[in-house]
Amino acid sequence: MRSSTASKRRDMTRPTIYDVARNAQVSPATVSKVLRGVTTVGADNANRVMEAVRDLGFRSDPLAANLRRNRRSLVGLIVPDFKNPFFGALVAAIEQLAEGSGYRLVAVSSSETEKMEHRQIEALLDWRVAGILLIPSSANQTDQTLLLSEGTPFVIVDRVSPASPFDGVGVDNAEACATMVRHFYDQGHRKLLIAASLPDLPNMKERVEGACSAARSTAESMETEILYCGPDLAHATASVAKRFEQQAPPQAVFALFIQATLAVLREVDKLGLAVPRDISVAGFDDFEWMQVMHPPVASVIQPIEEMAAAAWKQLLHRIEFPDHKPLTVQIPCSLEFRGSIARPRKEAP
Amino acid sequence: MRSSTASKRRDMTRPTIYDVARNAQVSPATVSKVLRGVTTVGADNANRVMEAVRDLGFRSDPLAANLRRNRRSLVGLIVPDFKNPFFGALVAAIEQLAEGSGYRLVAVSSSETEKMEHRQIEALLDWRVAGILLIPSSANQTDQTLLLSEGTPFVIVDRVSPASPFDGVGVDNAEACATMVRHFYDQGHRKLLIAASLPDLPNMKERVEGACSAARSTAESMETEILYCGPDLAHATASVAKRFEQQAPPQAVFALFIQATLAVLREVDKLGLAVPRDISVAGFDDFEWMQVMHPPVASVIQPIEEMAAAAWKQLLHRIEFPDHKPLTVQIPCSLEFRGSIARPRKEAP
DNA sequence: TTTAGCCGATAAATCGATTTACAAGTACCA
DNA sequence: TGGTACTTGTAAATCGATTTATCGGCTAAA
Repeated sequence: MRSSTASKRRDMTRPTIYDVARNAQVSPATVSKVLRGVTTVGADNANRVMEAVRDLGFRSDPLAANLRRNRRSLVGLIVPDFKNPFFGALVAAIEQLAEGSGYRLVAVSSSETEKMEHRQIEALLDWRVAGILLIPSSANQTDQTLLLSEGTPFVIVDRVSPASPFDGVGVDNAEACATMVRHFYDQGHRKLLIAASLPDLPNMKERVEGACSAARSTAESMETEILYCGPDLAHATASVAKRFEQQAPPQAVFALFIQATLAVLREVDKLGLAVPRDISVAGFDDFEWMQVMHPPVASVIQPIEEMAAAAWKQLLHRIEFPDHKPLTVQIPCSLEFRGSIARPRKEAP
Repeated sequence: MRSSTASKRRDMTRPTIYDVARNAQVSPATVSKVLRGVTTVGADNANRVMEAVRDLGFRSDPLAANLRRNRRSLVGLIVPDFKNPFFGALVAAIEQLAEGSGYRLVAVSSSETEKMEHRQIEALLDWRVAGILLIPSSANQTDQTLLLSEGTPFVIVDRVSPASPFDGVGVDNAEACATMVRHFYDQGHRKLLIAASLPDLPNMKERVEGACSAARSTAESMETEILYCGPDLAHATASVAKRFEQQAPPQAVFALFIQATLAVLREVDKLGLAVPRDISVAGFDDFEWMQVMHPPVASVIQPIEEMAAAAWKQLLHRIEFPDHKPLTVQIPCSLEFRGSIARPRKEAP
């Protein structure tokens, strides 16, 4: 069956629970009990087992254990893009939480496409993961329905609408955007260009609506113009460039996602305009470079750690109580009003 | 044993290979053969199996399969920090390659600490992964020795010295830095501050040495000053601030890692200096924001896709030929000389 | 003294796939 | 006709842990 040398695996194969059992003169079942902290085992035997474990350098194989107990210690996390530090920070935070509760996180990416998202979900389901945290790549809920029908616990993160029929954790996009718009208003702006990504993404929708509704309810009227520029930097740059070409650039822009912020700054620069003298700019998310810009870029800051904590808590809850009714939580954002927003020049451009 | 309803798992449990076998009126062994594409099976039976697989929506459980064949389809990737888009891009690229060759990537982070790195490696070894790609958190090679003694195939990525006794994939840091230094020289700079992270990291050492040796071999003499500022933005900012306080800021800075670049730009700004009028700056790695700065930041660009491809190829090779002798490959970088480097002002500051 | 109950320990079944060893059937050749 | 070789297909062993059913020994209750 297996080499009976008690020597520290000179055969390049890790010791099994049977090796430990033989070494400690007990049965494999007893070893298993000791390892899992079951108390119905004599002190004498327990000691011998622990000693054998140390001697042999035994470490349990999670594969075999998971298979037998029919409960996986893996959880999946699907992010749209590893290159975005916002998602990176989310991965890091969730990884820590998972580790802390005895799970192993498998972070995978959907590359912002539905097709990859679907494939990743199927792969994770194949592994029978204990749960999935999903940042959807689109508004399409097919995958979420699939997850529900498979009975795998899951929580939608970040790109979630408050009215979602599934578990979800997001931020209060509407309120955050409204506050930012009021700041533009207070600085004297009466026209605002809003650069969004895709109209369907739930969080994007919330941001746009929050911004527009705030603009509608100001004392003096405030005009908003919405520009939907694709999902990535290339699309965003193209859209912004086209808009700046066709009409006069606005005096204020609120970019609702990072690529739009970059695109706007780039195109503003190309036209030889200066922030905030000619144009005021606000962005979304807090990246380190925003503070080294001249001037630093005002931005809505999503509380990443809190989102991770809430999402993790909710996933654990769903794993424990599969039948409780779904819940969507919203976490408030904070805002940084930095130098990139200033009073507009009086004269028309 | 298992419910014999042929209905599409209304019992919330996924069908096994036995269900398929029963459904197709063959033995489980035959099903296994069909699924793995073994040809010694009659067309008739094969068809019935495939039909049953479709009917039941059967998908093989990799856990059980891996356990039996004693060969894992998981590979681990340990990065120091998910928040760094450079590593993010590396993760994304490697994930794609892994997927393409039938492996599943488990990306985990060491948070730039040896302790976490060690824990992550132990966890991956517990899962008996097929291989590990490691971006070390320090110059300490304990973990690499451990991996070697465990016999798990592994490749060191990015932070690797050309003289490494293990498999490794990195870039030609020395040459890239030398070229950048010569560019400073050509622009008329004769004094250069070099902002590195930690003296021990192999790639950092190479960068510093490449830069210094280039400075030594210029026609007119060029003076270099090396500033080691910790591993993260906080440390870097503190170090740079202190240096700028104690002596007059230099007219040229070469930041050898991203946090130093940010720190330098921030402190330059605080002192009211302008880039490149008062001070020329070059950085490392290509981040999107670098092109929206005024002026855009010159930088050494590491070829992420090529690194990923080389590392992946080498890992596969090591898995297939465990006894070939280790190899370290170096990939050349490209450089972007952008507006942040200009001729220094004539007068002394 | 007998019976019931508990404790510590173990043999054997189990998770879901793969692999091995072998049996039955067929073809080919001397 | 008998023997070798080749094809298909299956029963059973296997991977490494966990869980279940059971057993011997000992104590407390009847």
